[in-house]
Amino acid sequence: MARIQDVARDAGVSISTVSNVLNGRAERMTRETLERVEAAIARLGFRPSQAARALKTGHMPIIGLLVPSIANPMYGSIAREVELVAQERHNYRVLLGNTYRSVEKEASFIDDLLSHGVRSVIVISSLTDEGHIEAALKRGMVVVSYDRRADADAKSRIDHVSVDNFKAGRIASSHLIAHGHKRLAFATAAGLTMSRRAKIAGFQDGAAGVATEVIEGRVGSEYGDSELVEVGRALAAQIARRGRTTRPTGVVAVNDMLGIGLIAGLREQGLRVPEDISVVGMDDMFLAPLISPAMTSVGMPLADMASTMVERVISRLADPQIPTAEFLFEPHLAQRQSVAAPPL
Amino acid sequence: MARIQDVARDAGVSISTVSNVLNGRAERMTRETLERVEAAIARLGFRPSQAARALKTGHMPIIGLLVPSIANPMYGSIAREVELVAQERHNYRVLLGNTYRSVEKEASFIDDLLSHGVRSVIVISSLTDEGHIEAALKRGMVVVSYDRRADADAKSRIDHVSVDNFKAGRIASSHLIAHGHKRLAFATAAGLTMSRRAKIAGFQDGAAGVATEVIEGRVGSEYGDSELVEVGRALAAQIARRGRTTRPTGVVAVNDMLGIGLIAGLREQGLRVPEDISVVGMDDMFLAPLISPAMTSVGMPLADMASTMVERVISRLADPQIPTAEFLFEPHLAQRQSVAAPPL
DNA sequence: ATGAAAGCGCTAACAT
DNA sequence: ATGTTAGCGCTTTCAT
Repeated sequence: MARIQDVARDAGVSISTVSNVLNGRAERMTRETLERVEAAIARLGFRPSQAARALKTGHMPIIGLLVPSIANPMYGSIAREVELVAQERHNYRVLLGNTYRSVEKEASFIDDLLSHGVRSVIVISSLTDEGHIEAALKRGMVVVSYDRRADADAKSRIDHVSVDNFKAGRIASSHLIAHGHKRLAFATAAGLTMSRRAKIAGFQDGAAGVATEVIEGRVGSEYGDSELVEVGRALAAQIARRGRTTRPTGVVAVNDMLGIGLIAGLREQGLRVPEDISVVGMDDMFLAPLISPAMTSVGMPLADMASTMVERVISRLADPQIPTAEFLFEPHLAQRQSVAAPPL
Repeated sequence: MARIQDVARDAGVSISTVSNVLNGRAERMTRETLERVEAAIARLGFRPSQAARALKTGHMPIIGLLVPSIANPMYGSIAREVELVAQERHNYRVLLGNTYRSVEKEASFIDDLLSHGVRSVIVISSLTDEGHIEAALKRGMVVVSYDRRADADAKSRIDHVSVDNFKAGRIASSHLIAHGHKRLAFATAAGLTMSRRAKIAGFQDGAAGVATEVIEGRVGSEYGDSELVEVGRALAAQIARRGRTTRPTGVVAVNDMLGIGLIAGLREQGLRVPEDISVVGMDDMFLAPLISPAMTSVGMPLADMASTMVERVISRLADPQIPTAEFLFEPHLAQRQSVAAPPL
């Protein structure tokens, strides 16, 4: 691989001039020098060593991306948007880490980022214990958090990008109410994260004057590809077991994966969706319209959110002093076929 | 961040001794020295700078992973397995790149890897033009290719990890034949990749003596999350339009995403699966059992394959001279509800 | 068994 | 406008 020195020799200039070209300080030289250097770079196919750069500057053009599991299509979609923006708009690459919701994995990933000279990370996590995140901040990491609102850490230096989960919950339950439902349930997995709490609060707010309940499924210890789907299935069985007159007629799923399992499970139990039970998902993943019946879901502007996260990382990297911000996006309802009037 | 120098001072030894500890050369020192150094490392929370290491050694503990789009759950599942093995077994991290099936994106990703000191990449690509891959090899990259068999590049230094696509195709069509089908179709997206070609050949081999056809849908220019699903939908419409007596009674989808679209499309067109038309998918993604009807699909040992890819990367990094190999995995049939006897 | 020192490829003062 | 040079934090030969 050609080095900066080779370029300098080839162009007949000093290495600092080449370095100046690389770092956009073209004003410091004549047009002619610039052209000679650029020609030499192209001729030799020179790409500066990021390792050497990082050693010098303490900084690599890489963003860490921490997801619970990239096998979950929701996180896959986010990762795709993040990588696209990071790469095309800023020439940053993305280092991926699955955390399986383990604090140790998250902490170790952040440690590795630091040792690689990576100074920023987008965290998609539901962990409530954030000691390791705070530690990262202290060590100079730029942290942008997805879907976790600025609660306890309002005073810290984390930027937050989220959907308004309260509104999302309210949209879901109001939609069911508008169809005449009188007994609603919110289906979720065990372990209350901030976003789930907000969804439930919104759900209840939208369902005022009507019977509501929260049903919770236990998650297996392994974080598999379809863990949440299995939770939905289990919850469906639980619902089906109850009498026709006591079970909910409308169910809001904490997310689409769980909703998909719920719908599959309900059908397995001989209940029809939406004739017997209506289901509203949350996330509006690309899969929502593909299952049968196509699932009504509360979605969010994913591409905008991903883009905001990346831009925020880049901005704060450039100026660590900018005040912390919270970016709250509006959810919207994608109506499909999984909701109808309740059975008589 | 603590540097090696700080550790040396803290432990009262020289830098080289610390370095020897870091690089597993414990035999060179007394037990007592080793312990002092280890204690100092722990005390200071020292993590060696990978940038400095890379600058010196020309090598980073990172594997590049090139996928068409991480939003495709199939690639998400592979990425999860790859990252898991790379991290837990070898302490390697994964740098992710979406290629959207563009040669430029692939080439630019590999360029970036090189400039980062990353010397290995797992390529999941269907591109037939592999000039950029060859170029990478020449520049010292270790390349492991997923699902692309060693055809033209048999002489090159690429390791291949694939399913036996011919067998997969044959399993699918034989399964339909066994159910009494007499008119089969293979549904695929435009653009013949090696793996698709093999699947089709196997499909035809398994369907000897019966009418077969290959139907092809055009893919949009954008590589969206659900491109292949849309192709499946379009193909479904095309099939439904044809007369009951001429259209195929059994369809094999080139992959599950297309199969999911096919099933959704068929139902939209008023055709029942499997009563009117049977569908067999390929990949056996975790979604296959979740749609309705649960889709029969030809699967593969994904975790084994991912693990093999990572191990191969690590092995070849350690010894570039090991002969190129092709790892061929056996497909298997996952029977579900999307296949039945053809209508009378 | 341990240490000294050169140098990996850059960046950015600081000369000139 | 251009060049010289001191490191950035490691690894690794080569001494001792």
